[in-house]
Amino acid sequence: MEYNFNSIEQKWRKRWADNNTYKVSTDSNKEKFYVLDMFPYPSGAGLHVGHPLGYIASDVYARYKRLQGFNVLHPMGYDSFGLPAEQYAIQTGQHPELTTKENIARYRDQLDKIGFSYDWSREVRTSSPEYYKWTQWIFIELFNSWYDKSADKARSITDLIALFEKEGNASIQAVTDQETVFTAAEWNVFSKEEKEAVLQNYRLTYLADSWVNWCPALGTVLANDEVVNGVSERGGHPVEQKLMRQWSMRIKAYAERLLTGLDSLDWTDSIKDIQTNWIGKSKGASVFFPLWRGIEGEDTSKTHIEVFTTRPDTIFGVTFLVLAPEHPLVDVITTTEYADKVAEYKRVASLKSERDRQSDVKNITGQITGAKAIHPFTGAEVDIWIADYVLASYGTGAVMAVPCGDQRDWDFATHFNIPIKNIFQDKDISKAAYTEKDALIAASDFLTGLEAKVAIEKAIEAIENKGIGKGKTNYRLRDAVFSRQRYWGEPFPIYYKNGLPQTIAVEHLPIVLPEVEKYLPTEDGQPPLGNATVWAWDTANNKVVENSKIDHQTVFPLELNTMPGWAGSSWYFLRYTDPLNTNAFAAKDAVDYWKNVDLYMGGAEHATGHLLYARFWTKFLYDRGYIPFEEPFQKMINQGMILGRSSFVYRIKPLFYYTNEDPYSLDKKIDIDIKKNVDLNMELTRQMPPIFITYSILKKYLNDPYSFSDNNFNIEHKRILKLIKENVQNQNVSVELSINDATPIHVDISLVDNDKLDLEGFKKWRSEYANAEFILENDGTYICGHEVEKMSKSKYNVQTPDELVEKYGADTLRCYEMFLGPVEQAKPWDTKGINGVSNFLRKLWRLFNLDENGSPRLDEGEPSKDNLKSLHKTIKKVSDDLERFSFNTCVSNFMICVNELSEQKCTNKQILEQLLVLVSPYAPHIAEELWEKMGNGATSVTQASFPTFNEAYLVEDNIEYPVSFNGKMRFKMPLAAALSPKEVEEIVLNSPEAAKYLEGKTPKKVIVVPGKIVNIVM
RNA sequence: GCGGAUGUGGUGAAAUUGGUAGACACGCUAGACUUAGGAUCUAGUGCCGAGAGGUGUGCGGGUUCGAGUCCCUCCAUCCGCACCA
Repeated sequence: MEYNFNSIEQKWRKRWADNNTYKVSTDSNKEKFYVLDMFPYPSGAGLHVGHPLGYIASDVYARYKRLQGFNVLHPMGYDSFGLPAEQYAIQTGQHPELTTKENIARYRDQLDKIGFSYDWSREVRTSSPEYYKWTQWIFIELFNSWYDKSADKARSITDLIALFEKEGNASIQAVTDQETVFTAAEWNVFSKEEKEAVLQNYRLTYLADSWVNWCPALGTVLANDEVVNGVSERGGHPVEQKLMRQWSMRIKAYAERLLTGLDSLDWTDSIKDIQTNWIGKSKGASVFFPLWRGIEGEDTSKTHIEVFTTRPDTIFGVTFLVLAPEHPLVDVITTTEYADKVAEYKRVASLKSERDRQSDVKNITGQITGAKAIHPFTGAEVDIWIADYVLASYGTGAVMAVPCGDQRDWDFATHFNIPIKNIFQDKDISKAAYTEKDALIAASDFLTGLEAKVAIEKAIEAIENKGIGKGKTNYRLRDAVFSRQRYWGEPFPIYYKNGLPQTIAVEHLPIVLPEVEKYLPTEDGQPPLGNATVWAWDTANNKVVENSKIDHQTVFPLELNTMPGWAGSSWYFLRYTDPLNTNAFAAKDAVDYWKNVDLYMGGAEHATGHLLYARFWTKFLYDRGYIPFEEPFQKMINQGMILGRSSFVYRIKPLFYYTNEDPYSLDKKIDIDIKKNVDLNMELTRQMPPIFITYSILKKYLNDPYSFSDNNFNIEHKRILKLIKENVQNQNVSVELSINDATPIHVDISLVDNDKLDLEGFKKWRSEYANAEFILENDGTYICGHEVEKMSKSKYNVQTPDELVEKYGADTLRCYEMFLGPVEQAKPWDTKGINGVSNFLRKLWRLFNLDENGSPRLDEGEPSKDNLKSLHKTIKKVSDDLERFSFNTCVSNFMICVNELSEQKCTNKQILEQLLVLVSPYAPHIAEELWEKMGNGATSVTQASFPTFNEAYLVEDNIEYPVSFNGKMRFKMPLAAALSPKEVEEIVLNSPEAAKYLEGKTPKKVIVVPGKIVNIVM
C-alpha cells in the first residue's frame, strides 16, 4: 500500500480536532511544561516557509515533552493590533477589524495544514475586548502604583498617599521625578489638582511632556526601537523630534532588576548583551561645581552645575566643564560677551538632527560661555563650554572634562587649546588621552599614588564628606512612551476631569474601541479617536456616551490616544493559562500552576522591545502579588531567518549597426553615427524577441572576460544570431550579440527546478516573454543563476508552506525544515533537499510491510540484536539531541535508523512501534496512521510514552580501533573490547599492518585510549 | 570604535567532554530496471595525484601523543550598540 500523505494528513487533522487531542487543563497531577511561540502579527501576506521554522521546532519539543509525561501548555494566538491593518484601513476605508479577521483566518488555515499540537481553545487576540479589558486593567494597576526603593518593589499608591498624609515626602525612598519637598501639613492642604500633579511624579505610568519621535506621515509617535536610521521601521517614513504630552511608563524604576534578572535566564549571550547595553548602567558620582559668574559681590553659593562622571578619581585633571547646548543653565550662566555666539551655537546645534550629531564625529565644535566654575577641591577657575558631543538626555547633561583621561575631552581640549593636566604617573599623554584604568594617580592631593579602583572609592568618599556630590549609578534606559496617535490599538481606560486623568473602575471595563469614519488624525491634529462621536465617559451611568453630552460635571472626555503595540504582547503568556476568565486576567490557581514559560521560541529582533517590556510588566505583577514569578521566559531560543534562494535569467540585447559604418571607428561624424545607431537599435530591438543566455556560459565570461572568446559560444548562439539577422530586413544592418551587458532578471522559483528553467512555463509567465529565445546548454536546457536574499514577493523567491504541504505533505515539510540545519542559524531555503526527506518517510512507511488492505505484516517475536542496537542507538541520540535543541541531527538519526532497519529487513513489531513514538513529534500524521494500523486504534500516539533507553543493547564485544601514527589515522583493527590497554598495545605493535609503518623502529610512545583510539608516536 | 555570533566539500550540514574530519541528505558521475515518472535499486563522489601517496575545517602561530574543538594574533561576513561622560 502506497504512502498517501494527503489523505492521511487530512484524516488526522480532522480526528485531532474532533477528539480535542491537544486540549490541556490546569487540573492535573502531572508536572507542567510551558512551550510558547512568539506572538505573530497576522500580516496580509500570510506565512512563508521561514515563519513556521520556530513553530515546528517548538511543536516538536512540546510533543516530546508530552511523551515524557509532562502536562504541556502549547498555545497560539495573535498580536492583532498594529499599524499595517491601520495603514490598509486608511488607504481603503476597510475596518481594521475586518482585515485583521481575514488575515487571522488565513494564518489559521496555513497553521492547521502543518499539524501543530496547539490547544486552540486557548487562542487569544490582543484586539478582542475580552482580552484588552485586562490590558487596560494592568494599565490602571500601574497608574495606581509607585516604586518604593527601600522595599525595592512596586507598591499601591494608596500606601504612598497615607505616607504623605503622615510625614510628607522628605524621607520616602521612591523612584520619582518629584523635586520639591513637602511636609504632611502641606500635603493635606494641597488642592486635588496639586495632589494629582505630585502623584504623577510617582505613578508607574504617568503623563508628561516628552520629546518623542513624531512621524508626520503616520501621524503617530514611535518608540526608539521602531525608528531605524531616522525613518519609521514600518513604512520608512521620516521621523522628527516633537514635544508632546504623553503617557509614559516608569520602566527606569526596574532598570537594576531588569539587569540583574538576566543572570537567571537561559538566553543567548547576544540577547543578554543587547539588553545590558540598552539598560546601560554606569557607576560613578555626581559632583557639584559651584558657579562663578564673574560679577563681584554676587552670591553664587547656591548655584552650581551638577556633572556625572564614572571617573571621580580623575577629578584633579579637570580643566574645563562642558554642557549640552540644551542644558537649562546655559542661558543663565552665559556672559553678555558671549551671548550672541552661544545663541548662534545653540541654533546651529538644534538644526542638526540626532542622526547628524551622531554621524559627524570628526568635526569638533564647541563654544565658550564666558562663565566659569570653581573646582570643588582645588578652588581653581575652569571655563564652561557648550558642545554638542554632550547629550542633554544622558546623565546630567554636563560633564567635567578630563582631557588627560578621556579621548573626546582630549580632542576637544587640543582643538581649542585648552590646557591638559596630566594626573597619571609615568604616562605619556602628548599624543592621546590615557583611558586605561591601570595607571597610578599623580598630582591629585589625597588621591596621589593610588590605583584607579581605590582612588574612585576614596574620591566618592571625599566628595560626599565635603557635601559636593555623591556616589551615583546612572542608567541609559529611558522611561518608555506609552501613547500612540493611532486608531487600531487599546483605548486607555482614562477620562479627563479638569484636565486631570481619572481611571475607570475595573467593573466597567473594557472601554471598547469606538467607531470612527476616518482612521486619520483629525484636521486640528488630534489622534484618530478625535473623529469618534461617541467617546465621552458618563460617570453617573458608567458608560461611554455621545461627545455632545460632555458637561465636565458628570460627563467627561475620554483619552484620545491608544496604547502601543507592545502593550498587549507584554503579558499575553499569562492569559493563555486561563484565556476565558472574565473576573481576572487569569485565575490564581492557573497562573500558580503553569507559571512562566519554560521554552520561548522566537526571533532575536525583539531584544530591546517586547522582551524588555514583558519582563518589566512581569516584575511589576510579581511585586503587586498577582503572579508567583519574576521572569516571563526562562529559556529562549532565537530561530534564524530563512532566506530565499532567488533564481535569475540573463537577458542580452543584440547590438545593431549599419554595416558601412564601423561602430567602433572614431570618425568625425561620430556623433551623428551614434545617434543613427541608437535610433536603429531602439527600433530594431523592439522588434526582436527577448533573448536569454544560460548561466554557465555567462559564468565563464564573468570569471575571466579577457580570455573569453567566440569559441566559448555554442551552436545555439550562432542560431540566434542567424535568427536575428533574418528578422532584420535592411541589408545594410549588421548585428552583434555580446554578453557583457547581460541583465539579470528575477524569475519565479516555481519555474525553476534544480536551476533548470521550465522554458514553456517561463514563456507563459509573462506576455513579454512569450516569444523568448534562449541560448541554451548543449543538452538543450537553460541553467539559471542564483543568489541568496531575503524572501520577498518582488524577488519571486517566496515559498509558502501551503505549496509544499500540497506537494510533499506536512510531515515531510516539518522534517525538512528541521533537517535544514540548527534552528538558531540563518540559512537559505532550497527545496532541492526535500526529496531526500520525503524518501525517508516513504522508507519508514515501507518498513511496515503493508498489504493491499493496509494491514501491516509484522513479526511479533523477539527483536534481533541488530534491531535493538539500531533502535536504542537512536533513542539515545534523539533524546540527547532534543535536550540540547539540536533538531536537525535527530532527523539525520531517524534516517540512519530507518536505513539500518531496512537493511536488516526488520519487521519486528516491538521495534517499529517504539520507532513510531520516536518519530511522532516530527511526523505526527504518519506516526498516528501507522500507530492505528498496528492495532492501537483506541489510543493516539500522542498518549504513548517516550521509549526508555537501555545501554545494554549498545555494548560491543569488538571494537574497531583506529590506529594512528603521530596522530594520523593509518588503519583500523578490530579487537575485543575486553582487552586491556597493554594487550591492545602488544597486538597492534606486532601486527603486520603496523610493521609497515614502524619500519623496524621502536616507537617512542604508545597511547591507548580504551574503546577509542591507539596512537603510536615515532 | 565597542560588544556578540559565525566561518568545515559543488550545496545544507555532522563531529555533545580534545581521540577515525565530512555522518545524514542534496547534487553530480557511472550502471541496472523500466509501460520514460521529478520512480526504484547498485557503485562512486573533500582536494591534488595515473598510482603509491600527499594534503585538508577562514589566515598565521602555540599547547598536546593527538586540535574543527583549547590559547594568542589577524582576516571576512552578519547582528546589536555607538559622542554614554
